[in-house]
Amino acid sequence: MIDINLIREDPERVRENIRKKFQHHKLPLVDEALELDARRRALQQEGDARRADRNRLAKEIGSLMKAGKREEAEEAKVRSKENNDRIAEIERESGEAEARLKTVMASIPNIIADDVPIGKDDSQNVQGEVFLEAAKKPFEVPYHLDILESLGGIDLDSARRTSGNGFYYLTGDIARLHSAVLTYARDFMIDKGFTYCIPPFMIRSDVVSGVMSFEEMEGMMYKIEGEDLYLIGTSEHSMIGRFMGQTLREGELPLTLTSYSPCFRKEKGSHGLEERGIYRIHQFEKQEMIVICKPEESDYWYEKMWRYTVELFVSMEIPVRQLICCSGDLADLKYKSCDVEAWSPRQQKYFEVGSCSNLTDAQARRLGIRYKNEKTGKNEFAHTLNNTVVAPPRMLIAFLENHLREDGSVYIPPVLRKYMGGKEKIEPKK
RNA sequence: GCAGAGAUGGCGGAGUGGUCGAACGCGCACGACUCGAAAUCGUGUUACGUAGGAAUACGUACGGGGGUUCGAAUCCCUCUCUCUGCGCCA
Repeated sequence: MIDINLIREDPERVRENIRKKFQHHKLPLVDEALELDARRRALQQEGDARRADRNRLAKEIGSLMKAGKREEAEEAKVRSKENNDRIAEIERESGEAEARLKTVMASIPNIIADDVPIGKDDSQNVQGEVFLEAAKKPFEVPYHLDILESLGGIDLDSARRTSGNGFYYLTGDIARLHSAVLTYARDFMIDKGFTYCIPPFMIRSDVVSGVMSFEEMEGMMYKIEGEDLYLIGTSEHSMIGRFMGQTLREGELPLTLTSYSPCFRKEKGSHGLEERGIYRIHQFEKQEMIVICKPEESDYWYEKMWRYTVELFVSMEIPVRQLICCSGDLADLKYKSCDVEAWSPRQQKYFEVGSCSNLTDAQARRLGIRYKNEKTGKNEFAHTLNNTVVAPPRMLIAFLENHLREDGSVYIPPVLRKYMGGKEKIEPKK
């Protein structure tokens, strides 16, 4: 959600931004927002004046009653009632205008960064930096599920019986590797100065509707029956929800947090679940990083954050690249975003393992996350950023494909060994 | 889960239908005093919205939502949370 003042002062800039994102159908929204804003303000002015009258009349009635002038008081009551009828009318009208304005403002995309490549959709995303050599294996790399099965690390049949498609049992060394990666990632982020946090895995509906749109909610969130609670789709939901409506002290910023949580997703609107595999599933675990900072620092943190993910993968000897999101592929709330992609030796291409976004003040404005600017003494909206540290099921695919050896064993890089009881490899099951 | 008590500014805490954005205290900011500080004294100090260049004015907000009333921090309904006791549980 952008600042309405920006539309008032420079509507052309907002329109240009919409064009850059190839959302031409949204261009009329700018004028609609201006109209609604003007109407809402006019209504507020009349409403305020009427309310001032109401307050004045109420006081008058009070003193008349005290003075025993009953008739005059009754007369004033009638006038006050008429006034109140008009107030109710204004409130209805301005409520409508307000609600529509909110919808319109929510659909107008955040202003994107100057250096975001212009492009229509994800096919026009741009490769950024590349880390480690994306090598070919001298043997054929099987599908990740086949590797998992050969290692005795997965049981999908049972999961389908107990929970349906989109769930898995991880077993033995693979389950251990899964936990090892999360634990290593947690320690990695703590070493970078982030504060570790385990958030609630369920949140109330008001928080859900704060952190996402209605469509997203329908497509992603599982609701708990009979309760006003939803399973989180990512810890970002409860981590950002934590600061809804809060005013932070400037000295507290930047808040650099890393959170662990299981993530639950319906995956309704997306490309669907894969029948074979663990690329897209209903339940997975994720280590996330969140930064809430002053506006002037968000560019700095964005760069730092995606590089942390890269550094983590490189330390596990997995080749990755940065893929810069083009304007058309950027969600409306985002100022700038990039994916970290891992190399798949089987497919001979990169695939997404994490996503880093700078939302500037768009999310903070929507959720009322402010901080007190010590210099100006004013409360201003903070900037929020989020990034995946690592989401193990998906990273496991990259891990297995890259570290598989010709003899069927899987190499464990040194950084993970202390979390794996010193093991240097996982052997195939006989 | 049941019963009772409660939720007021950055904090503590008054206030049970009008004169309450809210006493008083703490904190904080500025000033005086001081070589400097402490103490003391004085002044100021909620947020959001609208109008205005600004000073300021008006409106809204006393956990959230709804209601009664000319008028609600105060009365009613409802939700959430906290505390105490009982129950239950890892």
